[in-house]
Amino acid sequence: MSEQRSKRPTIKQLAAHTGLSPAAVSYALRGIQVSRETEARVRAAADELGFRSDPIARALRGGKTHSVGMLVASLADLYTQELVAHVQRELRAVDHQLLIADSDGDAASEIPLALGLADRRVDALIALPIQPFHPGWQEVAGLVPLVAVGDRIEAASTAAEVVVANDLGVQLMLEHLASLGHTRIAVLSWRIGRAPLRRAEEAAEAQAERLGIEVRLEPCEYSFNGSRPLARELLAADDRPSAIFALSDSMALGAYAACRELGLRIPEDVSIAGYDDHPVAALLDPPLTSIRWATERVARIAAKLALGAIEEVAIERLTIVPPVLVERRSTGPAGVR
Amino acid sequence: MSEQRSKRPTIKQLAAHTGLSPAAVSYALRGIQVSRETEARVRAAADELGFRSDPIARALRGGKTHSVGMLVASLADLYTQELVAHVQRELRAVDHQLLIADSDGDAASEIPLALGLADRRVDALIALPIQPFHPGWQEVAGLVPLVAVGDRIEAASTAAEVVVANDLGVQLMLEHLASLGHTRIAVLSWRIGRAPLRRAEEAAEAQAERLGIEVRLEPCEYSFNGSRPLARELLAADDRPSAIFALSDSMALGAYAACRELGLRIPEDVSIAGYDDHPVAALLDPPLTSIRWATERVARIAAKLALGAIEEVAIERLTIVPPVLVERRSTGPAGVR
DNA sequence: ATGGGTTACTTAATCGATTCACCTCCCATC
DNA sequence: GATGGGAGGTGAATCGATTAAGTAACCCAT
Repeated sequence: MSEQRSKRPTIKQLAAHTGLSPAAVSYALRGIQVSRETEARVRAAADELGFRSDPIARALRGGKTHSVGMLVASLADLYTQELVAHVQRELRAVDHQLLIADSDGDAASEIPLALGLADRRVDALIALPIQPFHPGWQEVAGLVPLVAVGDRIEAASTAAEVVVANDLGVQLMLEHLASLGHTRIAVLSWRIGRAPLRRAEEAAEAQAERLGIEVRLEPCEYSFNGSRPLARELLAADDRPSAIFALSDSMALGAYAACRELGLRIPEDVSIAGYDDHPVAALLDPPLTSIRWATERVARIAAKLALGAIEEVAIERLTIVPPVLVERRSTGPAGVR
Repeated sequence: MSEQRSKRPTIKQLAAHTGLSPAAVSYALRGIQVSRETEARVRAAADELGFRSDPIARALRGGKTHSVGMLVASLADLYTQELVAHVQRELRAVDHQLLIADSDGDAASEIPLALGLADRRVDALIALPIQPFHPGWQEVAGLVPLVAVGDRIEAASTAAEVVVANDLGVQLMLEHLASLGHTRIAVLSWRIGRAPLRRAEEAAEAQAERLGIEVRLEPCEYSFNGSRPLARELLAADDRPSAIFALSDSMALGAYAACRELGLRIPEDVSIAGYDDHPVAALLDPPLTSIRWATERVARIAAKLALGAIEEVAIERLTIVPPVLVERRSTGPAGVR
């Protein structure tokens, strides 16, 4: 508590130590406009004193901060965690810091949080938007190179987008369930503040009509703990659905837990399907049928795009990731009731 | 690309707009040393122009940055992800930003990363150290209020510590396994760069001696993907252990996957035990026996302690969390070979 | 009317690094 | 021997906010 002030040497002290001006030191550290011996001398002094350039001061002046922001919708969600972990790994390799903001499902706080990250001078921002159509993204994109992941951000000139074709993913799963004879399906979605999730809801409704099945959208908190009570309620009702399609593996886990509690067998009594194909999906009892969209690859792509935007090299503006159905044993024929 | 400069109003522009000096505006925004009407006028102007105080400038001057750093050992690990998610949630409630650094198991990069977070002027730092005994923590603690989670940090005046009694956790599990008749146990630990994990290894060795059983420590990458090949190798060997105790549920998942691949039944052919009791542990096939230490509560405590240290209120310096054994069906009697 | 004490400001320095505009050598060139 | 030019610097402004120190204006008491 007593010794809380930075004893770190500044560029000025380096200057005094080497008998140069601060400007010269600054140049020397970056190896421009100085003689070889001066550069060597400064480098040596910097090492000796343990000098480290202050990122805050550099940021204020307008330079790079070597940090990337990430805006997510729920850190409590498994696939988001995966994404974050892999992005972090890419950034670490090039010595960049990760700043995280989590809207925690609150659509209204999404843009302010993104602006907050921009205020902190992140060099680029990776966003998994809940409200991809919000005009605020325009402002964000004007402040910082923006890489959108998941849904397509409209009304904003993003630096790049990695779009997961979630409409296709939803279609694949609903077709799968319909082919098993399911006609009443509950879709665990996520709708706090009226923001439809990843366009997936629209796709679900469209497919319901096309396939002639009944699909009920159930707003839910985006996590294990959020979906369990809801799933329990759905499954305890008289008109319980024959299948639950959770738009994230995390929510599917909650449904599993609810089934355990109610003594329902999967898939004999009820089919459960997930989305994202998290590594644990294959290890559950029974293994979870899910939609895979290569989370890790997407994370890597997003990170590379962000870094590319920072370096101002040419990058792919639009990457489309097609999801695939991974059929396991949590889905089966609809039971006769 | 064209419109990348901040069009955000500064305090100076607010001053011009209100006919005051920048200093007066600064005071007014914090409601000190100004008349009521001036304050109201400045507030109105700030709203009108959409003014937001620049955290970078504030940080440089020496004020609070409203950000908290978090140093973790592996974001790929499930319990770390849980911890991060819950810390983030606490911080979000009080409008603080989370900066994450991940040593990714590299003990040597731990201190530099912590210093890097300090450089970025985080108001406090929450660390899950791999090398709690490293003298570098002293320097870190001198720069920023430090909250240590997991193991006790020595040689550093931390602001607070949340110590999980991992020696007890290891003891509980090894006693459990020994009572089931297991005498050859592989412990999946983590040792990149010779840093013992969470003191747990020492505890494991001590207990092995006490219980008269054979415990082999197996260094491993701290994740699902890291433990799978190792577990596979161990289980395919002639002298395969009768039980695998993974020092994290993530690694236990890898062992599950290895068992699937080799056609081994759990727990008939081999017992698997985890650590951390992640929510998915109960949903696996079979449900995983693990050690619970209330991850969520620990995260909340750590966040509160960090915020308390920032506010400079009195906080609990030492919180000890006792882990408990959660016995499920992944562990059973040692088979006769 | 003078002085002491507030109140409500303003001025200027500061945080640490970067960068523009100069400045001064020294050497080569015509 | 003047001119030009580049190499290798220096000085000062700058980024945006905070704060110590200073200064008017005003009230009240003597």
